[in-house]
Amino acid sequence: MIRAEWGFWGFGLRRGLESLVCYREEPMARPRSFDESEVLDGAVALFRERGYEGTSVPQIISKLGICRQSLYNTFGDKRGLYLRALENWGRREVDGKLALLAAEGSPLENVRTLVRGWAAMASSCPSEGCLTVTAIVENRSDPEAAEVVERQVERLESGFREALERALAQGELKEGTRPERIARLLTTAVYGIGLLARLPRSGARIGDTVSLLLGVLAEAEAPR
Amino acid sequence: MIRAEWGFWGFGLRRGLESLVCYREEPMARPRSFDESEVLDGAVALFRERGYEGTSVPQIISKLGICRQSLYNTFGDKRGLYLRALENWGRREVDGKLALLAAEGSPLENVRTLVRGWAAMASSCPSEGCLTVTAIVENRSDPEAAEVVERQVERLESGFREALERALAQGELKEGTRPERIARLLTTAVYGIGLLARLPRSGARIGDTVSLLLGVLAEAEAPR
DNA sequence: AGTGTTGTAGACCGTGCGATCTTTAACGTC
DNA sequence: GACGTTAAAGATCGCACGGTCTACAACACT
Repeated sequence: MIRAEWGFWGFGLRRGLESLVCYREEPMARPRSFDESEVLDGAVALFRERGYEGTSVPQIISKLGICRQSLYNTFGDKRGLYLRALENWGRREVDGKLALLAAEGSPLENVRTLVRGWAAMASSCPSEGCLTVTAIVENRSDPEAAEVVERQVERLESGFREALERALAQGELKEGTRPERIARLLTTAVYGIGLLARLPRSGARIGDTVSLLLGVLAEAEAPR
Repeated sequence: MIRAEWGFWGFGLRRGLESLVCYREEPMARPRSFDESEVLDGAVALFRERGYEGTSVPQIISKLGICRQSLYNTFGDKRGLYLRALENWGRREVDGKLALLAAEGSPLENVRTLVRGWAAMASSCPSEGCLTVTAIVENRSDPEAAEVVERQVERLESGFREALERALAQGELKEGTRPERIARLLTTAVYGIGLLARLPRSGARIGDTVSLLLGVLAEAEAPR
């Protein structure tokens, strides 16, 4: 108990001084031979392909080239690596979608492009799936992981909503249209697409889904 | 090789005679002390709650009361039990939906009822989830399991389509409406609902999704 | 060069897994 | 009641898992 507190304060003091005086009293140690974000990207690829339980630590070691102890030093444990990878994936993935939605030109057209592109992406390589979908199913009993995922889903939904609000403001949508409701339908539907794309014969299902979603948008579109 | 063929023919011959003369030459053996379909139901409950990887054989043994060797004798192995449970679940679950869709009265109203009920069910107990959704994610690399699941999804989609075709024939839907396309949208959307219902704050998302799906149906409805 | 610190390499540990093997119990037939 | 067959019970097996420990290498500072 006492020792733990000493350790804690000692650590805190030293680190505090370091950052204050911008001077390291200790000698420099051996630098890392791996790039943290490269490892995270590799981990994302593995977890996408095999899921959390299906990916073993030895597999991670050999595929990513990082040695075991470094993994544990850097990420704590397998779950820590997974949460970091999940967050990384979610952020980058959703950032891309949001950028697309916020692109210049017609916001409504951007929404259409995203829906179409999402379906095309999901259908084209069903073997790799959206890690978010996998995480929702695999981590139902892990509130922390669920929170990470929920946050990304909400960001996507907000992106849809804001694009539709802009469309409404620019007169692309009929007055009285409620952007947040359409945004929620689209969010649910695209994740449904991401899920069903993993089944063998879902091409027609996804194609018609997209085309009816575009129909909903057309229905809300202001007459020109 | 020779022995194997002897065994095979011997077996076939004996069984063939048995069923012909309706008389067992061998003495009767100890009867089973468990009900196979009860075990399957219990297995479904476990796999729904914890997934395939997350459910261990010892857990199955203790929760279902079946002894280990009986499990292996009856179902081959853990995967065999899982596939049987998955098929059982899918059949019964989808049968229920199809019965609802085929119920007397307005087919269109039946479709609405199913969509509303699905969302209510998914939202009310997110801790137990649809086993089909779990299976799609967990068994991406298992063609056999994927086939079982795809078949159930197709049955649901066909149920939607047939109900909508009846609605069209009865004049509930505008002429020119294409039932199979709406059926596919609904299928994708309800599985999207089943997926996102597992996230903590998805109530509004699901509610609005349902209401816009009903809007799509209303749009296709014939004026009265 | 010597020293302290951290990364790297991989042997090692306990645990829990899925699956099998052995023994005993329960039944119909002779 | 002895026999053949099959189910039940549970000890046991080999294995792969996640995680730790120990020895060594690589660097910055004195």
